[in-house]
Amino acid sequence: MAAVYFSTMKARSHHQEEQHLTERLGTTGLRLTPQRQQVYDVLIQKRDHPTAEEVFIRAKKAMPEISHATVYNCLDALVKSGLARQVQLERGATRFCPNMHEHGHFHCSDCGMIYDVDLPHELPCVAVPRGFRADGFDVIIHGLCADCTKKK
Amino acid sequence: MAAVYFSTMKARSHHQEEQHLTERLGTTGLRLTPQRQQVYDVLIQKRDHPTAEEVFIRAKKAMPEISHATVYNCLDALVKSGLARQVQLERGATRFCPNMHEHGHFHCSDCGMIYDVDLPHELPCVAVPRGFRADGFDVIIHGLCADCTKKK
DNA sequence: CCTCACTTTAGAATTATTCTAAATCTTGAC
DNA sequence: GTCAAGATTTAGAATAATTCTAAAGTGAGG
Repeated sequence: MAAVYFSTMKARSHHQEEQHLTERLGTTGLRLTPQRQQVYDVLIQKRDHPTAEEVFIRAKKAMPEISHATVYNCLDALVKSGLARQVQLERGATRFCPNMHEHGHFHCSDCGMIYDVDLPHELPCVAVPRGFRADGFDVIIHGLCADCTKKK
Repeated sequence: MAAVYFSTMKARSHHQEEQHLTERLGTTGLRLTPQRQQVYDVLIQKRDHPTAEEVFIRAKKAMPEISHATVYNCLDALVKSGLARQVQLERGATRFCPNMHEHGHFHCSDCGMIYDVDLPHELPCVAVPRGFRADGFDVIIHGLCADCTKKK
């Protein structure tokens, strides 16, 4: 299975991406800084739903002075601006996902791997109580991935 | 809106509930202990999706000697035995829900309140990759509850 | 080139969870 | 009944995840 990636984003040139980031951050009154760019690049380069800690480690390779708090700040900025999503799977660290297409997450309870999964195009309307306003949703599927199913 | 409660469970007598707990725990090789009973009672008595810390505080009222670690242990035991579910909403503490009917969670981004919501009876089949085995799923809807929508 | 608001930084602080080792309880074998 | 084995609880220490703080850095607009 292939994860569902945001192909138009991959195809974007560096300049285009920079413009995209500036624009999206701008809507929230935030600036594009080298650190935010770096954190975003980390998310784009390896879409394995890393934790903040993992993003920190990867970002440090290219930007050794970056601090822990900055990574959290940058991730928050990206999430607020609609450039990334948080994924909560179980107790433990929050994970981050730069795929902003509508999709769910499959979590293998054995190996812990996370896969993006397509959701049906026609999602049935969930009856949200009267007066409530729904802004978005998350779907998490628990189970075993192909490898772990075989091993059992 | 009313939360979707497990009405048959409410109607269960004390004896029946005890038997139910013993049986369910038994399937996982676990015993029903006074602490596990107490933790379960806390979940049943106020179904507001408390964190482990909140369960601890409430359980202490009836059982002052209960320890933090025990509450975590008991909650894990209940989850493993299918008597409660974990709910992960955002960064921060895991929450617990004794409603084992199929349902989703609505999370108000303003006041933080959590509501159980019905899911459509006919859920569309999510295309899980070939060879994967799905065991269960979580649906979380983000938005504003009626009160917070009005205030805006 | 000054100012103001936004950012970053290191490290401390807080929160959430897990671990540890000793004490206690339960159960099944005798 | 009595004992050993295994399960459970406990307090407190340890670890992990996240947020806070105060000082220093940065950059656009006047």
